[in-house]
Formats: sequence, C-alpha cells, structure tokens
Amino acid sequence: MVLSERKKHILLAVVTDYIKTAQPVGSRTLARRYKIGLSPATIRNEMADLEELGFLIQPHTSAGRIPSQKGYRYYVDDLMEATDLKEEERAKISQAYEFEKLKEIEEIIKHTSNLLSLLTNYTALILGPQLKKSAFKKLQIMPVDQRRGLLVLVADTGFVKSKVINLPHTLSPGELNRIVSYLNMRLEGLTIDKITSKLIVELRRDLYHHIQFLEETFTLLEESLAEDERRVFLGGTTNILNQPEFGDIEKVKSLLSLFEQNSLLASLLSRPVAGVEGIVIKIGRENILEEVQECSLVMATYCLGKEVVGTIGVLGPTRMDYAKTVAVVEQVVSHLERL
Amino acid sequence: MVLSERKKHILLAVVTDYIKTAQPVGSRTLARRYKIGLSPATIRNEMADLEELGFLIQPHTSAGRIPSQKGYRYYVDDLMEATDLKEEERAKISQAYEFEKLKEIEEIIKHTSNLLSLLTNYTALILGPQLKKSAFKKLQIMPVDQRRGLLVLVADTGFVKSKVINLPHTLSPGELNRIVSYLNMRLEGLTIDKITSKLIVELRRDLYHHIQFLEETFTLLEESLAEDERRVFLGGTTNILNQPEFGDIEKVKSLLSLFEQNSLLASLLSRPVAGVEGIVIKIGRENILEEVQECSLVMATYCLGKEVVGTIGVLGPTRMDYAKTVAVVEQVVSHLERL
DNA sequence: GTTAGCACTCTCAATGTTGGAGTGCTAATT
DNA sequence: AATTAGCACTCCAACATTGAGAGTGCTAAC
Repeated sequence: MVLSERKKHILLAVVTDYIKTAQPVGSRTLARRYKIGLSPATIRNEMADLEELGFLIQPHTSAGRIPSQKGYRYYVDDLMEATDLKEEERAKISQAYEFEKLKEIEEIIKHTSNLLSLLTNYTALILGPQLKKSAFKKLQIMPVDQRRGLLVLVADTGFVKSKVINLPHTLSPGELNRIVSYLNMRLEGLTIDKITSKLIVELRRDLYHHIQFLEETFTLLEESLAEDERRVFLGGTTNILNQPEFGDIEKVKSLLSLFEQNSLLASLLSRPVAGVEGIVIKIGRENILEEVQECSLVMATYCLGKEVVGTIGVLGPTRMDYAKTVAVVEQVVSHLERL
Repeated sequence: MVLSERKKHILLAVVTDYIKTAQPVGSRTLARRYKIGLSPATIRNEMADLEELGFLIQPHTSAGRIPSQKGYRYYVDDLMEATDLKEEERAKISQAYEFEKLKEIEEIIKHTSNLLSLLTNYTALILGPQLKKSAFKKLQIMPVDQRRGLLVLVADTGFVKSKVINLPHTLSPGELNRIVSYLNMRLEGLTIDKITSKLIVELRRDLYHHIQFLEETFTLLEESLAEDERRVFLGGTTNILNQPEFGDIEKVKSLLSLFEQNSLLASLLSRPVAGVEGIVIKIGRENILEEVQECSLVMATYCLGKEVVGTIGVLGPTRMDYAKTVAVVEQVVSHLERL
C-alpha cells in the first residue's frame, strides 16, 4: 500500500499522539501539536481518506480518530523510528546482569522477566529454555526411601529437571548404580531431541529386566521433549491493570485467567515461522488467542548456547509504546545472550 | 458479650442473608425469609440495638444492615453451625487424592491449591513445607561442567532443593565423592534445624581445605532454614474477581500485587500463635496486611510427617461463606494428611 | 412488649440538559 | 485545483432532576 508523504506524516502523528494520550485524536489537536503545516480542514480531509483506506477508525461520529490494527501495522512496519533508551534505563539493564549470582537458568529468566516488566510497564512473558535442544549432561538417581528414588536430569545449559520415580524393590543399590552409569555412558553428549524412541527401544532391550523402572525414566525424558511442557515465566502481571483500556473487570479477568494457563501462554509465544530473525510484533487479532486480541506482543528469541532456546515477549495493549518496547527487548536480549 | 436468644437469632439471619446476597438486609426481608415470628417493626428495634452494640452497620440511613467485622466474629465463634459438604464435593476431594502420581510434595501442593480454589470459588494459599522440620535424607553433588556442580538436597518428606554451586578446580572427582559421603554420614537422619552452626563449624574443621565449596553448601542449608524463603502456592487468583466487592480496579490491583509478593503472603499465613490447633479464621482487620483488610482468611496447618509442615488457607471477602469454607478446608486437610 | 401506620430519608436508575470537541460540507480564497 | 474558513450538525460526557423502591425511626394503638 503506497501512501503519500503527507498521509504518512499524518498517520504517524495520529498513532504517536494516541499512544501517548489514549484519547481519540482530532484534526485541531493534530495541527496544534505537530508541525504539519496544514490547516485542520485539510487534515480532516486526509484523515477521512485514511479512514476510508482502513488505517484509522472513528469511535463515533464527531469524535477524533484512533488507529486501526492495520494502522498500527503500517506504523510498526514503515513509520516507526528506532528510539534510544535513556541512559538510566541502559544502566539498569547492564546492572541487572552483573551479578555473579545468576548461575541457574531459572533464576536468570525470573530476573529478566522482572526487569522487562519494570522497564516497559507492561507484562513480560518468557518462554523457558527448550530442553530439547540442549545436550544431555548427566543423569543421577538418588534413593529417597525403600521404594522411591529421585531422578535428576542435568542438561549442559545448566537446566535441571527432577522427578520422583518408583524403584522396583528387586533392585539392589549396586544394580542401580550400574544401570545409571550405563545410561550415562549411552546418552552422554547427545542433544535431547536425539534421544529418539529408537534409542529408547534399544536401551530397553539391553535392560529388559528393569522395564518398569525405565518406563518412568523415559517418561521424564519424553515429557521434557513435549512442547507444551515448557514453562512460561511471567513478570509484572498487574502492570497491565494500569492501562486505561483495562478499566473493565471482565477484560482483566479473562486476561488474568489466561496468565494462569501455562500451555496457552506457551502457544502464544511459540513462533509459527521458525526462520524469522530478530523481533516479531503481533498486533491484536494477529494473535490467535481471543483473550489477547486487544493486546500486542513484542517478542524475540534468545539463545544461550548455539541453538535457539526460548522466546522473550512483552505484552501490552495495542496502543503500547512499540518503539520503546522494541528498544528494551533488543537491549535485554543482547545482554542476556552475553551470559 | 451476652446477647439474648432473639438477638442471636436475628444476627444469624442477617449474616446468613448477607453472605448469600451481598445486599444490605432490611427488617421486612428478614421477617419474610426467616421464621423469626416477629413483625418487621420489632426486628427493626432489635437491629437498632445490634447496631448500637457494634455487630451491625448501616451503610447509610434507610438502607438495610450489614454485619460489621465484630458481627462476623461473633457469628463465626458462637452462631455458625457446621455444614456438611455435598456428596459431589466430598467425591471430588477423595478423587483428587487417589492418583498414584502424586509423589512429589510440590505436585501435591499445587494440586491441592487448585482443588481448594475450585471448591470454594475463593483464592487458595498454601504455605509450602517447612524444610526446617523435615529430616535430612541425602545430599548429592553432580558435576555440571569444569567449575560448577549441582548440589541436590533431599529431605525425607520427599522435598527436594537444588542449587548450582562453584566447585574449586583443585578438587578431583575422587575427593568430591569422599566429601559427599562424609557429609552424608555426618548429617544422616538429622532434622534440618538440628544442623546448627555448631555442627557446621565442626564439619568445616574436618574439611578445612575445601572451605569455599562448603560455604555454598551450607548457604543452601541455611537458606532452607530461613522462614521467608518458604514458597506460597496460589490457586484461583482470579476467583476473587467474581466477588461483587471487587468491582473496583484499585482493590483488584492491590490484591494482585500482593499475590506477586511471596514473602508477604508467607507472613500472612505464618501462625502467630503456634499452639492453636485446628482451623483459625482471620477476619478483615485482624489480618496485618492492609491489602487484605476487607478479606477473611480461613486457615489450618497440615502435617505430612510427625511435625507441622505448613499452612493451608482460603482467602475470600469478609462476606465469604465461612461455614462451607471451613468444611472444605477440614476435609481437604484430612485427606492431605492421609498421604 | 409488640405491632401497625406513617412520614421521612436515601439510593439507584432513568431521563433531561448543557457544553465542548470534532466532524463534513460548502463556499470563498489562494 | 488545492487549501482554508465558516457553519450547522452530531455525539459524548458530565451534571442535574426526577420518581420509584426499600428501608428506617417514631408514635400511638393493641
């Protein structure tokens, strides 16, 4: 869609103003606040055109205009100019990652989600690391009592997963140790998605007399593979309540219930197009979930090793400050990946 | 405070009705709906007395009355009669704990918090197990890479805590193993609060050349001791939004922000009077935190071993259905403890 | 001691009323 | 031909106004 420079200028002004004020923008306001060099009447005509083209919406006759989702999309793709963060904000980000303390992935992610929500005043969503892509490091079974043991799985990214499993009582400690070291030997260095059912069958043949026990071991492995098992970390869930568009309890309720459903959040963040690099923005109905069709999501993937491991996102109203949010997300991802 | 039987009867009726309808109760309604055998006029006189005594409040002249916090307190202590749960609700509870699957404490607790919120339609808060009181079972260190290891601490209640720690590079695998088995030997069977600093000093003397590494080990132990480290599990956070008293976004916001602060929740649930058995109810301003001074909390402690391990609570508006909530909490605790 | 009756109060919802902001159209201006 | 000024018109939001309904307190009768 080609727009005249003048229309672009006006559209930019409308979006900018509406993002700031949350009020429909009228021609007079526009002429006063932005140096367009046109009279309100002319601006009115252009705005009528932009409405016809689908970029603007009039909530009712004789109100100003607000951007449509198409308008935001055009703004984000063609009009928005990159913002620099304030010195103070950059400092906060650097500072947040200086601690030696951040060794465990989970800690890092929680920390990051808080940071993001703090800087943007929206809600941060972070899809945890994909265990699938990380390499198997070590597996250990520690007896808990007579019949149960704690199975611990460590991946090279520092990711840890544990589960209590039943041990067959026929198993002596010595046997247990042998099985564990055998498994460690066979699995060492494999990325977890390489541990296919073929390999499992093979292992099961070798250890056929301990099937029950193995079932549970492999259940844990397989669970780690399942996409919807990935945990989403939230930060600043209440920030969204500060937005004027959430004055209505019903909207708040539907959004908050969504926040309680990990699997839905994971589906929201999982990238449909795997190939796309950098930041992706989903505006309103571009999101699949009904609950967020009045929201926008700014997201990016982050890597902690060589492979893609997760997605980081910021959720705000469609009227969100895209320029700033993009800047924050970029900055945070780059710091995060430096770890 | 001694009240005449008639006043008790009327107070009971007012509280019951208000709990059900959330509307101020008038004398006519009372006479119609409850078999008091008195005319509205007489009831009016009694209600005026009850207001004078502080049990009832009139939101404004010519509205009905609603219970004051003192009124709820009297109701809970002296008037409320125990309810039986519906067959269907009992079934839900039994069923919830039938799964073999519930081996890990954390799973059990999450499960329980969902169950509670589902049955009551309020928000469930569960203060996790007190590691302090459980017995040390086993400690294990698994190498993650050259410089780091995963320290896993298992308590006999099935509670697991893990942390990545730095390993001194001077430490050979053999030495590491020896240290670990030495620690296991020394600590076996102790309840964790018995692992005092005296013991730590002693151990440190024995293993003086690995101090750095030990520091972190004991940091983990000590962290587990700290009260405010205990995690609070939430269920049904959005349920509270269904209550008419939370039509105001500001209230919702302050309550939800509270829900994000684990340490405050923990302080809310930690029992001031340790000796009290059974169910404790905190009404409105009896709670310390300002955010919940229009809420009531029904709580009980639960044990999973011999010692007290945690607190279970249900948070609703002061107008909550105390009788039912108490019944649910009792029932759930008894099932929980059977595990 | 209890109740009927009644005037009074207060809220809530529905119904005007008004002013401001903004529009679209037309005619004048550049 | 594009731009602008002028003007009538529309709609919302905020504010009063009103009337019905629910409930009270008081007084006098039972």
